[in-house]
Amino acid sequence: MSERDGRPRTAQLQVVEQIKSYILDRRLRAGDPLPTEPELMDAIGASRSSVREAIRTLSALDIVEVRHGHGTFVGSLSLSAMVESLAFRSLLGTTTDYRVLSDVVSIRQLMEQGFAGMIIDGLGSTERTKLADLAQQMCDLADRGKPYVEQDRAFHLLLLQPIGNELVVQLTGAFWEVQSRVATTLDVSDRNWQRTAHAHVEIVDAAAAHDLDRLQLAIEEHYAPVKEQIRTLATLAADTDPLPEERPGA
Amino acid sequence: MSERDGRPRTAQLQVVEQIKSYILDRRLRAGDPLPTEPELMDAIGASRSSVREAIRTLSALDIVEVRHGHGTFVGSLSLSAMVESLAFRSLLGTTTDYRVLSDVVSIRQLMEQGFAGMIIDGLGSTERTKLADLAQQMCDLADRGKPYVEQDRAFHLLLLQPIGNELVVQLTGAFWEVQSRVATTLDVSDRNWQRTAHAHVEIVDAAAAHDLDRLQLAIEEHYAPVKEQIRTLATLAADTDPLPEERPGA
DNA sequence: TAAAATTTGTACGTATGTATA
DNA sequence: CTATACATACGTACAAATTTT
Repeated sequence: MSERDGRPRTAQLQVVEQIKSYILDRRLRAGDPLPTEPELMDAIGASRSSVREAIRTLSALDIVEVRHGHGTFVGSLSLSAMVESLAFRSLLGTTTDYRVLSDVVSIRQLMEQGFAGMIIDGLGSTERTKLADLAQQMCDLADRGKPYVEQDRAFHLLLLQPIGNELVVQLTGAFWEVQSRVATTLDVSDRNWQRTAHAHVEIVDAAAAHDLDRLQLAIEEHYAPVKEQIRTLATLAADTDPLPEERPGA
Repeated sequence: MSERDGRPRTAQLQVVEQIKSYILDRRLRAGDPLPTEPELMDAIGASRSSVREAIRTLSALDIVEVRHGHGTFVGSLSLSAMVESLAFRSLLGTTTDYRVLSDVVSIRQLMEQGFAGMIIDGLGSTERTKLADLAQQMCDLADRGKPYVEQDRAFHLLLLQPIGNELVVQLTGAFWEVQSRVATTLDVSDRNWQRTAHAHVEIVDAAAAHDLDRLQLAIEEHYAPVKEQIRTLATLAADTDPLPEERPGA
């Protein structure tokens, strides 16, 4: 009763696929309840171990969400899995640490600059007010020497929201989290927070002025301090940690 | 013997974190072997079920890789988790299907256009030859009415390889796979394959000519057929499947 | 070729912690 | 506060796959 289609050789993958199909066939949405473990065991015909391990797999991908003592539900399908994977990767390796961080920042800048035109087009008065408010908060906090992590995250997400590309927003959120997490682990305390904070103001002003070139410059100016800092950290680490870099050239 | 540090309340997360720490502390690289399950049970002090479920979680994130009858190893830390998550998300929902697909294509185009300058700078004679060869193969296959999936994937990865941003390459590969997988599921058979195939030739020529504007135009032309097709599919589905779209406005 | 050892995969049973009614 | 339903955790036994003898 288990060797139906030969595609997935292992029972684990079979159960994973069957749970996926269960969700797809009934067009369940995020938050909808799934059958209990005994019910799944019965419906699929697998043991509890297999069902639980399959649920673990799906849980790691945020396809399902398990609430202790309550039940299993369809997950929010976020990019949390990518965050975990990237954050872990950036902690591995030696000088590679800053490679991931640098790559993440580059892509963030690229997305914002690339969508600058759509940001200008989609900027309504409501968003402009909120963005300006957040930028002002960041400036105030920076002047008092305090961090402004949440405002920064909210700012960039709100900036990209109106362009209508949900994936870009989620990618930015994911990259922001990777950057934030790795930075705190490496004890990256930014000294030129004020410069970055004021860059946000310029971004809003440039977007409000419908000035594409000015907006792209403002975005570049925003990411300049971080990139510079990563560069100095990398060279610093290269000096104190003289590892033989692999040279692919013959 | 289990209420040491209160941070992760559940044993699962504890075991996950401990296995992560094991890899990080010993600076293991991809492919390096991990202790066997009994050894991990002993070292961590958890039952086999807990260890196995934790390994399942890490396996889903490609942080570890399990080979039946052989052992557990450090994974390649790819973005396969994001692929799974995005592919599944695109299969959920009704009209949202094409949203994910459309978003993915937009980001792919954005990355290639945004890095066009670095593509030109980093294009060596070796890459140029290989890219031209792949483009020619695609044209030949397209003329004979055959698909050219692998050549297309190799082309775009090779195109972005020299810019030195590993994350961009992996993201492109992941998005390519999502696009490919969802497209085949939706039976998206592209009729203007020839047009797309020849667009690759133009991309190589433009890059070889060090012409930035021309390259960006070539990239736009490359993605135009796919975007157009997605648009027609979406409108087609909207006609046959008149679902009431949720309107967040009051 | 084949058998044995190692390692992961599957299954079942039981007890415990947790959330909801 | 009690009861119920559910997920969590542990332990053991056996099956399947891989490598080595």
